[in-house]
Amino acid sequence: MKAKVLIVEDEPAIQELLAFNVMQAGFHALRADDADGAWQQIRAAKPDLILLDWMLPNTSGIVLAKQLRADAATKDIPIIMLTARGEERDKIQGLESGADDYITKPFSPRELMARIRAVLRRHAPQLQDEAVSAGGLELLPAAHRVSAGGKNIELGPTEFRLLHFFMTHAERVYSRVQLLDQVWGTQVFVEERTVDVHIRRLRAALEPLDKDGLIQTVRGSGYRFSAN
Amino acid sequence: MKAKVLIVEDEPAIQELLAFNVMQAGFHALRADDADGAWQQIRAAKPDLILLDWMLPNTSGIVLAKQLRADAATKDIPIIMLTARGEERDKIQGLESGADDYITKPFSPRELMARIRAVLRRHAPQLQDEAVSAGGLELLPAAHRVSAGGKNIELGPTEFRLLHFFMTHAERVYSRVQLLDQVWGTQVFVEERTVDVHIRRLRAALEPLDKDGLIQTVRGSGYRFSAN
DNA sequence: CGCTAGTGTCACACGGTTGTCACAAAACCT
DNA sequence: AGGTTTTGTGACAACCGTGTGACACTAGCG
Repeated sequence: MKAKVLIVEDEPAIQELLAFNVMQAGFHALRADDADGAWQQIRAAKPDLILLDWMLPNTSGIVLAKQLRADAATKDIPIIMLTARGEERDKIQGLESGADDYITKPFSPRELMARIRAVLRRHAPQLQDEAVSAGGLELLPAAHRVSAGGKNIELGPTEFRLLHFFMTHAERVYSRVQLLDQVWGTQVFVEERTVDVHIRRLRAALEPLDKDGLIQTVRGSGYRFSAN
Repeated sequence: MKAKVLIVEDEPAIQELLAFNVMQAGFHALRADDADGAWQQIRAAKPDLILLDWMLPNTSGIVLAKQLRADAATKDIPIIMLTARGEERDKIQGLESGADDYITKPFSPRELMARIRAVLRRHAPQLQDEAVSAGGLELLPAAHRVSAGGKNIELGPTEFRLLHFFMTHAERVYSRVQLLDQVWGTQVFVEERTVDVHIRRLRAALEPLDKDGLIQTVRGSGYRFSAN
């Protein structure tokens, strides 16, 4: 399936040029003029890569990049920053804000494509969508399904993300705060104890299938998912 | 040990509110009215985080933030900027001047605390995460687990920290006071003999696996962890 | 408009952990 | 040996962290 590249650029001419090149290279091109539009596209289409001009009308690209990095749902999307001048200061800021790569205008289409492919290759294993198996459980992110021994397990969205995180990060203790960061996202402000409640709901959902004891409490530290 | 938060705010009412929330969250609150006061506090107390209003009487907060970033001694102290209006321009200026995060008045206490915790977490020194092996024991800090010959050993939080310290500081005698400092922390005041009790509990937990004699008593001096 | 599923928060109960003590045991000294 | 100092050990109360049920609120939907 074609990778989706989101182009965030307010100058129509350059946006057009970028889109042309991107499609020429066999990718699917999405477009946005500003930060708001970008968020809409991200929510709707979940792009595989974002081409981001750091000079945007209201929000600067750097701020948007930081926001993207701060949210659990978007932090894994790679970003390539675009800037007019090759000032070192910009470059450093861009990379520090969480961009994966960086290209200065004017750029050659060949260079741009090379960088896009390089970044996509680096992020190739889209862990987010891969089936996960651990502790006798099967989790299919794309289908939003979990099963154990052929039996389906019904989970709410939050429990699902929580379990997904645990299954991909087994044998390690995570504090409530870390779980909030990873599962809820940094932008959300909820009580730490909320984690407890969701742990309980998740345990309750797993219990009927003899999948008890998978999520262990480590008193004073947090929780741990253990395959045994 | 409680983190120290320096509040730089000229409006008494808001300063009071901030201090209340900060203390409520279990942090130590320092206060300053202006840039000069802030510098004094920073020199004297070395805060872990600065809450900085960007509208200050003489110097603006942004200038102060830039000065903080320019000085090697203070450049690593995270800064959260406070501003009255959520203008994007301010936001950009604030972040570019070196602030780590940004919050607009009026703010909810919950959001404020969440941001403080997030920033502190981001800047927290990464604690020892490497697996340790000594005396036939395996200790995994990340998983919060100890095992000997494949068998798991259940330990309480304090015993775990104590053993971790011993395993990373084997073949050396530590006094009760030193152990209290290293394992309990400097701020805590407990009886020296408490160490004895925890040593005993640790020994009791290791004994069933023939791991006896690992922790030796050095009469008049303290205890030693020895691999033999 | 009511209904439902999902979520965040709270109050309370419960059990584990912890620090301290009193006393037993051991080591040291004269 | 007797006396003194230091450490081991069992018990216990207080406290803290976690489990749990209930409830209010929201968004989505019929």
